Formats: sequence, C-alpha cells, structure tokens
Amino acid sequence: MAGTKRERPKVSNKTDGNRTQMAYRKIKEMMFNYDIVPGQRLIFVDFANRLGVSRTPINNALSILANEGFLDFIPNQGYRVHEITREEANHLYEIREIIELGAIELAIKKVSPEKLKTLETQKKLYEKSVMQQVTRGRFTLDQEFHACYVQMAENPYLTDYFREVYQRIFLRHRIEGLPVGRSREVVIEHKEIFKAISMKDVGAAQKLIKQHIRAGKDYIFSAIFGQKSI
Amino acid sequence: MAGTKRERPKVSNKTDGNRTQMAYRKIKEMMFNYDIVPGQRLIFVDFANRLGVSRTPINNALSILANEGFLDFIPNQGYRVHEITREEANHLYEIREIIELGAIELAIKKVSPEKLKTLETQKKLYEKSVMQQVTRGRFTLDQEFHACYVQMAENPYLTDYFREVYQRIFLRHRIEGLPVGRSREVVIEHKEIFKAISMKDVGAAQKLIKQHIRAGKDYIFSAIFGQKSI
DNA sequence: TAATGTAATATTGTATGCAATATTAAATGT
DNA sequence: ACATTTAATATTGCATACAATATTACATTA
Repeated sequence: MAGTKRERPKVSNKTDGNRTQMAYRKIKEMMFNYDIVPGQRLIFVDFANRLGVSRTPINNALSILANEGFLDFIPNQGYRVHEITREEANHLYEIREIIELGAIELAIKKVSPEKLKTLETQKKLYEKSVMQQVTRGRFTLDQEFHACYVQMAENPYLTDYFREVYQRIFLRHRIEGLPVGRSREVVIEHKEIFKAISMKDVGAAQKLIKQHIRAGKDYIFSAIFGQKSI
Repeated sequence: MAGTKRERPKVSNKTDGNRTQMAYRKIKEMMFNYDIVPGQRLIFVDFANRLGVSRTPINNALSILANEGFLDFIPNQGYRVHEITREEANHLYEIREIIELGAIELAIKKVSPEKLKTLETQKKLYEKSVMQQVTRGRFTLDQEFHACYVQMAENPYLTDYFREVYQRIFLRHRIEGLPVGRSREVVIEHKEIFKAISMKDVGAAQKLIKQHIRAGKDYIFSAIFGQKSI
C-alpha cells in the first residue's frame, strides 16, 4: 500500500468537528472506559489505526491531553496514561473542596426555582440509580449533581476547572469497578445539601459539602489504598 | 528550494526540549510581550518561519494554547488570540479569589521561617521596583508575590491553576502599558498580607487578600473600561 | 544462567506535499 | 461608487516520508 494516493473521507462528518477534536474526545472516552489504563504507553499508530486517521491528529490530541494532566509525556518515549499517586489524589481533593465551597457561595446568591428544579432532577437521577441498583455510570451521575450546583454559580471557567479536577480524580479511582459501599449515604447527603441550598444557607451547605467530599474521599482511599487519606 | 532534502539541526538543543514545547513557550512569551495581541489571527507559516521550524510543532503548540483558553479556534479558520470580555474577566477574578482564599488557609497551616523569608523576598522585589520606578515587569512581580503564598499551600495543582488564571487575566489587561496608579497602595497591602500570614491569622489574611484583589480589579477595570467592575 | 553487546525493529518528531476550505483580489454588473 | 460574482491566492487539515531515538530480540560471552 506504500505510495498510494492519500485518502480522505468525502465529508468531514460535521458532528465530529475535525479529526484532532474527534481523536481527543475518543481517547478521553477510552480512558474513562478503562480501555486504556494508568501507566499504559500509548502508541501513535495504534490509535491512528483504531480511529481511522493518521498520526497527525493523534499527536495533537495526545499533546492536549498531556497538557491537561491526563497523560505523562517523556520526549522520544511518548505518552503514558498518568498514574496518579495518593499524594496527588489528596491534592486534587483539596482543590475540589476549594472549588466547590467557593462555588456554592456564589451559587446560593443566584438560586432560582428553575435552577433548584434542575438540581433536584440531578439529585433524583443518582437516587434512582441506587434504588434500581444500576452501578454503571453512577460516578458520572454524582459528578453531574455536583457540577449542577457549581454551574449555578454562573461562572463557566469555574465549571470547567471543577470538571477537570473531578475527572482527574475519577481516573485515579477506577471507581466503576468498586463496590457500591457508600451510595445510600451519598443519597442522604445529597438530599441534605440540596435542602441547604434551597434554604440559601451558605454556612450549612459548605459544611455539608465539605463533610460529603471528605467522607467520599475516605471511603475511596480505604477501598483503594486500604487506609484513610493522608 | 522545493524538493530539497528535509533538514534538521544536528542536536535538539536539550534546554529547549522538543520543538513543540519550544514553540509553545515562545508563542506564549510573544503573547505576554504583546508581540501578538488579542483578536489577532495566527498564521502557521509565519510562526514556522519566525521560529525556524515546520508547521507541525506550531500546530501542536497552538492546539495546546487554545485548549488552555489563551487562543480561540475556529475549524478551517485557524487560531486567534483570545479577546476576553469584561464578563469573562469578572469570572476570572472570581476564581482567582476562590483559589487564593482557599490556598491561604492551607498555606498558613504550613508556614515556616524559610517560607516566610521567601515570601518576604518576593514582597521586597515588588517594593523595590516601585521605589526605583521600574514599571516594566511589575505585574509579573505582583504575580510572584501571590504565587509565592499560593505555593506555600504545597499543592502543585493549585499553583498551576492559580498561574493559569492570573495569566489569563493578564492577557486581558495589557497591564504593562497602564499607568502605575495603584502601586504604592499595593506595596502597603502586600505588607499587611505578609504580616497576617506570618501571624498565622487566617481570617485577617483572607479579608486582606479579598480586599486587595478587589481593589486591584476595580482599578484595572476603571483604567480599561472607564468604569468599576460588574 | 545472567550479563552484556549488537543487530533488527518499532516509535517518535518533524518536514512537507496536497486536497479542502477560506480569504483576498479582480472583474463585472448595477 | 457600490454590490456581486469569479478567479487567484493563502491557509488549514491531514497523510505520509524519513531521520533520530528508543526498544526489543537475539547472539555472545562470562
């Protein structure tokens, strides 16, 4: 096949945007499906073949993901899925707390019946997945609940940073494989947080969120490391 | 020259890392020197010629910078330096406040004589530039003072996020061109903040930092937009 | 067998060619 | 002159070629 005229699909599949963006999305998706796992080396050609594109857009996508901290990069040795240490996970939880506590203060200044409705919907989606014992995707539902009140702060950058931090933590935990352990408590805690927000009680909301994040962290840390955090 | 054998310098100039990273750094530098300005379209070949490399590493560098929010990207229309709106600047200041107030709480838990010494040095560097009326680079010195106490929190991710936010604000302001206006007050405020930190008074430090950030913001907003923030 | 060296293979890094698309300039009509 | 079409030019997006480097497989020796 060497020397063949270069090929290119007729239309660029508008929904996908360009190939770099498509590759970026697909590779990130693969990370969250644990299709590629922390520590694993990523080979350009493999992705190129898998995604049906050349190495150029793969290269672009990987350099972005590395810049975001999802991948490690060593010159001439390529990319690996970042394997986060316990210490790093601690740091990410610290930031998550700072972001959420900061966001909730702004969010409560801007509550509206519509927003509360949306938040309640998210809360119920998580609840439902627990009731029906659907473990798959539950971590994402939790993320959505938290993202929802962060979003209420109406600061898109803040939401972006929140998501990035949350996703970086997620990648550490391979949470989908974990036992369901704390989900009943989570349902209750979400309910309390929702209540504090709807009552516009900043102090209470912050206290509850702090406890909620730390309890989740402790649970995860003991599940993964066999010990509490720090 | 067309069809000439492709060239490549003998050694890869270890200090520069690879070409992509070099391009990334240089282009960012150009942004902060206002060598390229908000709204300006960035042409691949221009950078390639300017930096003496091909379009490939430029492409990589630009896609990273776009992902970080410094550039806007429109498919098939290339990259432009992001032109931040007043609203966006407000959002960035909100995040900056959240990050710094969160960081200072952690930082104060971890103060040590050495760290205070470093912070004092940074404080004095800014002071000196005001005394000697060196306006060039003063904004960077301010950043370093703030980064210094954020760094005391010993959370590298937090420092990264702080720098990113601060730089994104900087890009908006073209601050180097602004009148020196508030710098005498800044010196005093830095002194007060330093004092609160060295006395491990979290509440006072947070209050002072909040005021400091807001005063700076108001000054900048009125200098740029001719009106106070919001 | 383990360690070391060496050849074979794989992979990265980047320059470049070319099609698709966008932008600009020129030409034409109103 | 101004708008509109058309041609000319520029630019992006991507595939690919090839050198530099890294990795692996294999042979050789201790």
